[in-house]
Amino acid sequence: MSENDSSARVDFVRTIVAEDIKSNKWQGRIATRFPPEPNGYLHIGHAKSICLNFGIAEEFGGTCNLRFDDTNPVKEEDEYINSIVEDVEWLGFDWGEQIYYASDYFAQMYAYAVELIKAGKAYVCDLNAEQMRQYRGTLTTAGKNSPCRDRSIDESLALFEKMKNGEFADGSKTLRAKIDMAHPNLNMRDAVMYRILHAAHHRSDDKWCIYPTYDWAHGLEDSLEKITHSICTLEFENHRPLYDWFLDELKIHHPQQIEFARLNLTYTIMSKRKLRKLVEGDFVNGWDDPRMPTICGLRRRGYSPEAIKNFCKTIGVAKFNSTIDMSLLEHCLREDLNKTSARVMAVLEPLKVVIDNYPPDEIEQLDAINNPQDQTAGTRKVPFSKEIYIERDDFMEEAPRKFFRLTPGREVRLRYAYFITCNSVVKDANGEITELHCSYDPATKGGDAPDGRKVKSTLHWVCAKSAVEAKVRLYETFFAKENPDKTEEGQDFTANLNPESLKELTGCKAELSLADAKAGQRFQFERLGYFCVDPDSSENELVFNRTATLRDRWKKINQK
RNA sequence: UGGGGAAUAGUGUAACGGUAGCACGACUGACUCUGAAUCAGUUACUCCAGGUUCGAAUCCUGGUUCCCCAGCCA
Repeated sequence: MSENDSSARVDFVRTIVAEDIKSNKWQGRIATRFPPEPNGYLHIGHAKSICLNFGIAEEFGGTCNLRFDDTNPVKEEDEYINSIVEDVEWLGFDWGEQIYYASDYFAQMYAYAVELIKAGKAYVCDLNAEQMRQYRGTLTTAGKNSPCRDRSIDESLALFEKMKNGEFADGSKTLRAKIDMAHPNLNMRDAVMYRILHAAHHRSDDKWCIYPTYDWAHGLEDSLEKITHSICTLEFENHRPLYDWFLDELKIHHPQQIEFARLNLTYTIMSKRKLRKLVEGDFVNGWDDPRMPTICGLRRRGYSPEAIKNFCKTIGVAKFNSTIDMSLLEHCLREDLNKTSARVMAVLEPLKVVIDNYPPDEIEQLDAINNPQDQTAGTRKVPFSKEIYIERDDFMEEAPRKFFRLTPGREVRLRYAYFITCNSVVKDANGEITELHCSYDPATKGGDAPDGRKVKSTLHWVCAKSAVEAKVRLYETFFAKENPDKTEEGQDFTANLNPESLKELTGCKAELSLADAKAGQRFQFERLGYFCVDPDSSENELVFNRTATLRDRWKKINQK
């Protein structure tokens, strides 16, 4: 099994976890967490973190909490909570009995803050945001102490209580840790622990008008949940000394924080802020637009959870700031879809073919294999008759040398049906080909010639009489540039949108068996790619999203 | 010009003082009732300069480049 080689080399996070188990560091206990802020939708970058945290819990017999880091009421909404829960569930992870919320700890956090004030380690500060910036100093120069820094413990205590009671305006006061305004790490220059925000919280409503900052809250959340390994992204490395300071001052459970590099993908942006701009600026049709790297976008596009999880496993975890090639994601996608998708025939750009020597009223039911990669998938019947559609691309009146498909005088195979030969071409007034006339060889029924003669290619087709009408959305990379953030002066990433990212085809023809396909169902359209039924589908019209094309060697040859 | 991190084929990722491996990509070829899949093969890598060592991607010294930090965002 591949179990051996995959467990033989593990990423540096799992190495640490394994060592901690061996040394009995946490009495053999492993507890991780995935702590999103509910201020946006999850994307493939979050999937990396989800797979890491939940994956470690699964592999080492530990637990992984799903916790909403809801410390900023002005940005957070239930809509995001619901989508996040749905996405984590869809990916197939188990967070146990309950969902955790940072807001459930507000009272405890407040008590901890009082404790620090009493210990002389925190003080209420009257500086406003602008003043605080000036007092903070710069990267290369030390900051200055706040004039409130030496305020008495009792005064801070009283003021802090008044802050909590809503007696002060937003932004007029803060609670700050008393650390060191000359510290080379700016995070340690008397970090803000509480800010005044008269805003309704999505869960605690208006119970609180002071809210903990992330820096103050996050380590406490992990501590309260007895997390052993707080896995987060690189940008929090600078904050670790601050979390350490809080936890050590309070003398409470102190998880080990481990930082890893977040995921970057070519032709993709991953910033929540920018994704929101795409949604709010109507550059896309919502968070679940199939061009979005969001989990719900990928789901609608036709990605499977397995493909995403496999991708996350393949890319590994490290501290190097890397950008993964989109082709690797597509590889993982195709790898899974190839194994699992039912094959079906559909014609995107139909060209009518009349089989002159086929009986006019005959309809045959031919056997087709549902999935050559999966014997248990069985077979189905596809109807065949005198008039069929083939793909426009599969015919060329004047074919180049490497073109194996249909051309006047050449015989090709219709998949699972017959060998046909093209006899004549019908054109309209503009010279546009409207119809082909072919003849078939009845002896080749099913697709094999009894005389053993070979044919250069096999075409997919759809019986005209029974064809199901469909609309198909073809997607390409959403951005035209590998790095969408690389722009000319004065432009932003939206300047790099790929104008070809969505092309909608109407009048596509699908085989009869697709008539009752349901939203979310995935198929392989033979020779074309993987497609997924979009929720926009209705009684009388199917809508498909192209998840990915099949690899296409002809396209490459043709491009040369 | 402070502090914190990181550098291995085109892209990622292993090797933890002892043969630089794997995946993706690209390129050949075989096979094929999907120009798919599959199979076989080719390609190409230790940031630089010194040092230690029988032996260095790995240890030491110095340098280079990249990323993060001056929100009452997370």
